[in-house]
Amino acid sequence: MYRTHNCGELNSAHIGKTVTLSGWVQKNRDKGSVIWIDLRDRYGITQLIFDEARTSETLMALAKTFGREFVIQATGKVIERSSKNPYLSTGDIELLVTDMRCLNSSKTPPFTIEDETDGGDTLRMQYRYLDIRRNPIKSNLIFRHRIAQLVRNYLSEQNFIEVETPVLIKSTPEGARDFVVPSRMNPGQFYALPQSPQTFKQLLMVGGMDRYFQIVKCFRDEDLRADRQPEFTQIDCEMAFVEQDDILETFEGLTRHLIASVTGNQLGAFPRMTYHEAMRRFGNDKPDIRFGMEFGELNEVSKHKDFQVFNSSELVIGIAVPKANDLTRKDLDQLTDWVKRPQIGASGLVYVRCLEGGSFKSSVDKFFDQEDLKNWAKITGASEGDIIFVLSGNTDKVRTQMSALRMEMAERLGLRDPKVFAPLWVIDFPLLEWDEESNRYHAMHHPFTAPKPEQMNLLQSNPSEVNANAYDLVLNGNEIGGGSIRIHDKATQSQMFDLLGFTPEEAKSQFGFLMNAFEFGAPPHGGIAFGLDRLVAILGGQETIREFIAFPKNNTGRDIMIDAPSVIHKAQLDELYLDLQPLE
RNA sequence: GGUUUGGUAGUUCAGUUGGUUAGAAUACCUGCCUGUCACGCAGGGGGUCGCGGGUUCGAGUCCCGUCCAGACCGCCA
Repeated sequence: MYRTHNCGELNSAHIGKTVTLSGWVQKNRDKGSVIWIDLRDRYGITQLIFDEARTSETLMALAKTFGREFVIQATGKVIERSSKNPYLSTGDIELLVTDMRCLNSSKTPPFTIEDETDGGDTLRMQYRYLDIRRNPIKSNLIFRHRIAQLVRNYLSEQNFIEVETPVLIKSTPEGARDFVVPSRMNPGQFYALPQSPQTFKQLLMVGGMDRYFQIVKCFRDEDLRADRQPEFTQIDCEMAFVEQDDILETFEGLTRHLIASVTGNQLGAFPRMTYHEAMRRFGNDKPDIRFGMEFGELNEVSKHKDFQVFNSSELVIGIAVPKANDLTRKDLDQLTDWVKRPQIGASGLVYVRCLEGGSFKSSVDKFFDQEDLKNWAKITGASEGDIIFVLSGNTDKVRTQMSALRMEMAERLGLRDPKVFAPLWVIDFPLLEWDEESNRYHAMHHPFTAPKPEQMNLLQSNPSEVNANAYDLVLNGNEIGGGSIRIHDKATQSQMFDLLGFTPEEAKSQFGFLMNAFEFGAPPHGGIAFGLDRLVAILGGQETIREFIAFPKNNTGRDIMIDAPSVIHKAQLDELYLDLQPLE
């Protein structure tokens, strides 16, 4: 038997007992005639003691040979410590070892296996199995397990059934790029890995499954970010015989349950905001509402003077940054440079200091008097000690730019408290958006999203005005879930494909199976999908989803531990009837 | 595809206007140490300054190219 107990459970109640522990050497403190070894496993750390008075010479000698991360097994008697460690759950006791063996030695690890490691990201990824021994990663993975378990239990109790859908499916041109898999048995043909189980879950509704969910891997071959991986996990859900409100209430319940389980806080009803309102007030379809700094539109009160920058702009927006008047001129110059970077792309930044006593000092004093600036303050809600930042330009661009500035200022002022959870439904997304590049409409959500029934008549005449019963659940400025009420009749689905530029033949060859199914009594249905990685990271109060994924990929999509992707042998290529062009 | 930051000891980093033998901390090795738990003390080993080219009497430092890594923009129905 390798162990009778784990390294986290022994305490003064066990004093006098003989136990066996197995684990990794965290630390070997050799004081000559006394040696302490900290033994670590998943559950904690227990101190082993060897001393000349009570331990055999051979055991003392063996103990001296154990370095960091050796795997050892030790049997001994639990004794009370003469100097206790209050920072350790096992700090009242130690194990006086009577028998011990080395189960496996270890090279010196390339970074320290401690909470605050000295290892850089690359090194930690390359030796991820060592990184997982560290408490932060270990507890993140356990936290993720807990969230997944809560989701499964909650949805199961709500009568949802978890159904697995295929991973080898068909490539479609809509949306993100597919990862493709060549088929040996069907030469020249390819499977695609699913970007989501979308059509399958709809077919499950046609199949009468009524309430479905699945915690499922999805794949998108697009460039990565800190919060984006090429393979990621969704909590994918679909319900039949529901309207939008049914879905929002069901999954608001789930989210409230998760937040309550994690924080103990019972949140009230989640606020709802239309897409257009979110864009107008925050310049963003996933606004962080933990703090204010809402947009004030200043067109009316800024376009009557000689300031051509504003006069020639489609939209002038101001935000009041609270208690920001201690920013120096240098800070403001740096911020101006910041918004002028190509990533943001603003052409300049106007600021107004709201001084004590109700006067104003601005970078455009030449053009605007105190009465003008007072109006700006009124509209943006600025009070004394605040700074108003003003950007102007093309409506869409200036909203995006101001949103970036708003988030940056919130970050700098510490207003993005990871312990505060502020969920928000963004609803009534447009059905379509015009894509300049391909010169056609794209589905804003996906091609299976139903237009609002009362706007069906606009679908031909003015498609870009049509909204959908499509919704995103936003948490602290992150989209954690999104979904819609789906089309469930063939005619509407055909019309939709037509609008998206599919010929009837293309629509039939790519989605004929779905439209066929719609002819056999498809029920009204809709659903939602949550990004589990992101959800877990936010609930865990962190930014980077990689910290919550056991074996993540780096920002070029590589797994640097196993060194994938990799080239394959010619024989494998031949078997798949693949012939590669030489690389440039 | 683009913007930007970085690459120096096992690791994390410092290295000034180009100037002698490239440093610190930590880790590692050896010795000493009976209450440590970030143990302590003494000593030691450890470098293709990412790679290639250029400027210069002289390059870790300047220039060009390239590779790798991080963040962001595009992209992500």
